[in-house]
Amino acid sequence: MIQKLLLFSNIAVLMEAEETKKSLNFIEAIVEKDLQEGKNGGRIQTRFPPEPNGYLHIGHAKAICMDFGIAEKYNGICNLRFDDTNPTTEDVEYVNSIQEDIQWLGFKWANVYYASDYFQQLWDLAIKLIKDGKAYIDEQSAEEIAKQKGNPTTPGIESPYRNRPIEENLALFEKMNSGDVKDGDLVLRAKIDMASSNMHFRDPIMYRIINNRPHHRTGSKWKAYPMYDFAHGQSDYFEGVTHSLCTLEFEVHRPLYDWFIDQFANKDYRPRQNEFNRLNITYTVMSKRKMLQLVQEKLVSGWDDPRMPTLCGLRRRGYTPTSIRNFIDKIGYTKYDGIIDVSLLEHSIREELNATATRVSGVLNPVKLIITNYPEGKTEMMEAINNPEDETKGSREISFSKEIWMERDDFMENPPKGYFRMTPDKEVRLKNAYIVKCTGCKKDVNGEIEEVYCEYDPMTKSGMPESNRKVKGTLHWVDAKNCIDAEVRLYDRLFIVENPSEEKEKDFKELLNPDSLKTVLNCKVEPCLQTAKPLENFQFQRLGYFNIDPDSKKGKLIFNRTVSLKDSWAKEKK
RNA sequence: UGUCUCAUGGUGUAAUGGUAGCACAUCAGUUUCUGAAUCUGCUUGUCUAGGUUCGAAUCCUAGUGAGACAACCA
Repeated sequence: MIQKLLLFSNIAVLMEAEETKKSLNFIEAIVEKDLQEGKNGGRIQTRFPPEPNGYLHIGHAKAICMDFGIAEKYNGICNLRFDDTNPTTEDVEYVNSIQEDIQWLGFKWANVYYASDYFQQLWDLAIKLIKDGKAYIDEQSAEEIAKQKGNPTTPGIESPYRNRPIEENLALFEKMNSGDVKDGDLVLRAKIDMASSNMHFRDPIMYRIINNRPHHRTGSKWKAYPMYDFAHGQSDYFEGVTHSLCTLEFEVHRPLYDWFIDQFANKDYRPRQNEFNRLNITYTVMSKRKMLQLVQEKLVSGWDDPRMPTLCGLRRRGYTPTSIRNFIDKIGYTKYDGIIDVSLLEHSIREELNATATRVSGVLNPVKLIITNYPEGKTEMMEAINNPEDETKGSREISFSKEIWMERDDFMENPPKGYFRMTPDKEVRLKNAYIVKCTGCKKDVNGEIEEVYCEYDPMTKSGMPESNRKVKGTLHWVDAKNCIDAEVRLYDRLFIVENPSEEKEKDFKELLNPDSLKTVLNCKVEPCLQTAKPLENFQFQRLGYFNIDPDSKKGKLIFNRTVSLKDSWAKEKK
């Protein structure tokens, strides 16, 4: 018994040592320190707070992994909270897609909350601030207020309405919510410091009027809506959030976050905001505004266009939840705002699919290969291993006959140095079949190759001793008599420059890659793909990883290329 | 000419005063019935100048560079 206990404690120690081997990111370090100091009674609570006004992208995935990851790691909880304080752009469509995407990534929230559920509490707090002489109604135009704000290097000037009597402020605040006042005519501002070096302290707006569109949850009950700065920290407080984690651009908001909470909070509990770097990836954009433009101007097919960095786009492209989470895990969290090479993302999906994807044959740009000495009408079944990285996946049979489709690029009459595919008088191996020797080709009047000819060596069938002969090239193929047509969509980077957001003088849309989508029709693929399910991943041998696009219908297969295989030959040619 | 934040190979990230390590990318080789994967190896880095210290990527000072902030967006 004692020995058993000792063993267990040793294991615990070892496990701890194992765990501490992987260094903590700075947020985890903060959390552990808070835990050691017994802050908030050792309770850990985070939240993921999207505004339901767009689709989640891979940048959100980074925040999601942080928010949910911290809760999971430290036995806390993470809630999903919709920051729905601005009805003009928000919609239930987004509420739903956001929940779907989080679940797809594999995270579970403790509760779903809405900032709109706190509208009454926030309203009451605003009234308290007015009564304390710390908030007032301004009736100047947005332009006037902006002008008075000054700029980061010159102080602002005070509003003429700043010292309005409390009773008048209370009456006008009520009026803001009556529906009788036009948008923009009245705002509630906090009375702080128009000369503050932090622009957010120059009497920030707490409430504004939005009449034009009912709220997707509260309907037309409210006309005056709280601003982010007045809603976010309080919502965190109401919910009992201990660590309010967000991205770096909110750093300058933190003093205001604390200031509002100071106005009413008791001293024994306090949510703390900490900021980490947001995700940027080369050759794409990570701004909701820009993505929305691409969608609205139909420069992409929608939020789920496989070229988009949205989670629904990546999913459709063939990315898996684990590949995205592994990617996020690799890039880490710091306060340095850099840009991640997209090749790391590509590596994450290749790494996974290499281990899991079934190998099949697909010929994208087919040309007929005729094995002249192969008996007419004969068909042989060949064994094809489903995944050489995973024996448990077994094998399947594929048919082989006199006429097969091969890749047009795999034949050259006058090849460059280093080419070891099909070329006259040279031998190549047909994957899972025979070694063949090219004997020539037939061209049409324009010199286009119509057919390629070869002779097979019957002794070299895969598995036979003779087949071990050293042959440099191995080609994929499909049986012309037994294959199906498919459409294949090849994707390239969406933009032609590494960082489209950095180009100041050019509109980012001018930097779109005109060749980001190539649709290839009449590709030939193995018949077994007929029964493949939407989003199922495959490796087309020698070409890359592909999945079934959800637009596929029976009889009309559509594949997306998730990512190509690495290709050192293509590199060498350059 | 303000406030805040940041600075480690090409990119990202570790080292928490004590041997600058890892991943991706690159290149070379190995292996291969996928020009993939595997395996091995190479190259490349602490922004600058001072200071503290036996010892500094790490602490201090100054400089340089970068980012965020001037929405009735979040």
